[in-house]
Amino acid sequence: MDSNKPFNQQCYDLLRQIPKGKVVTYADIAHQLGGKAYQAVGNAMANNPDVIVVPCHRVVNSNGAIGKYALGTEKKIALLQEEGIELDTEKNKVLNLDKQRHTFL
DNA sequence: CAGTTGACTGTTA
DNA sequence: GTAACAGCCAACT
Repeated sequence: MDSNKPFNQQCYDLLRQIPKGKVVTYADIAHQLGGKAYQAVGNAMANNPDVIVVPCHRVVNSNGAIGKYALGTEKKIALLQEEGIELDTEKNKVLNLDKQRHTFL
């Protein structure tokens, strides 16, 4: 395992594994890392070390809300729509979250 | 080492 | 459906 790397680094690795047109929740990432560090995951994104290397825009809240984005929530929405993800631009939420949610195998 | 922070989640009302 | 409270973890100060 990557227990050698810091927690936030593991989050970035997982984010990079997300294919285009898919999204994940903070809880899923934290749970995949073997814990409930949803806050820690958000903290890693908040640090936003590499917006180019890590597709932070593919991460959404468990309730389907898009949440925030370093470059701006509006930018995040635009990117998600570009990827083919259906969103509710009226409420900034993800549609069919369960269907578009990516699972780490 | 203790306290604060944060792009959060889940439960209860 | 929304609101409020409590719990949680890692990193920073």
